[in-house]
Amino acid sequence: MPELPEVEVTRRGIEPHLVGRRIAAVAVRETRLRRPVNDDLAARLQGQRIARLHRRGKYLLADLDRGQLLLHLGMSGHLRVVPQDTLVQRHDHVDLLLEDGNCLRFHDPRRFGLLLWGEDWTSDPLLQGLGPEPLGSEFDADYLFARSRRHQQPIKSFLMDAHVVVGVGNIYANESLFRAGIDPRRAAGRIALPRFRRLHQAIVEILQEAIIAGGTTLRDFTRPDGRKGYFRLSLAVYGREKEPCIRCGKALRAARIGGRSSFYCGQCQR
DNA sequence: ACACGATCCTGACTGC
DNA sequence: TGCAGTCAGGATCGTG
Repeated sequence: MPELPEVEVTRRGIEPHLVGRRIAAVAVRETRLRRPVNDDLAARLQGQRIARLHRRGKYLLADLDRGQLLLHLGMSGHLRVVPQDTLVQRHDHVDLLLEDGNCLRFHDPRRFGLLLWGEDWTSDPLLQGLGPEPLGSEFDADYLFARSRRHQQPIKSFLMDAHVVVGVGNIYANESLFRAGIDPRRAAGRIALPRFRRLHQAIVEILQEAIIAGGTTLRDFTRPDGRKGYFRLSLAVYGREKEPCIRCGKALRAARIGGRSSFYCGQCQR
């Protein structure tokens, strides 16, 4: 589910409910996530005030009086802020009960997500090797061009590598390459600088548009207030195999690239 | 160093 | 209707 726009929409949605508040209690119903939840999570979090909530790639980091809470939504996770007496559903794994009667509820059917307390995650291997933020100033066409030289990997797989740039997952890689007119199978190292300018611009635009639309809901994703994300309505290629290309009308194609389903126009993307 | 496939897990959907 | 097979928004690990 969640790529950068969905995580950022989540961050913006929960931030006003969390920042400045104290965690009164914690309910852990399932510890088996991508890595097990701290066995002393409740003790670590109880009574702590949340000072700040930030995002690094697809990770969310909550700064506490002591330490940090690291969250990741995996493929199927979402976070919602609900009143504490809200009925618990299957796969509602963790609740952070806040002093105001609300609760932050972590839901993740496939359990590829993370919810971990630590002293400081910024120097942890999980975050250390990450590439630049796609909406930050270090990310530009020159960076992509330099970073991609001699890479034989398909440009789509290259874009989805968090060591290259964070936050661009399968949907937005497909959409960005369509907008930039680049064949997703093309070797990253064989793309010239001017085309990387178009690609960079496409990535930035699409991520920004998706954030404004509230992200993309395919099935699992919901915003913290329970609403869906509406960028799905703006998808030009993702999930549209055999439908006409919005630019040239030719039937869109599907392919498997790096083990991930990919969609493109054989006419417009070279 | 790099590129690829398998893997973790549940649920939804397809086709027989 | 039931059941097996396939696929899914991510990230890591082992292999060649």
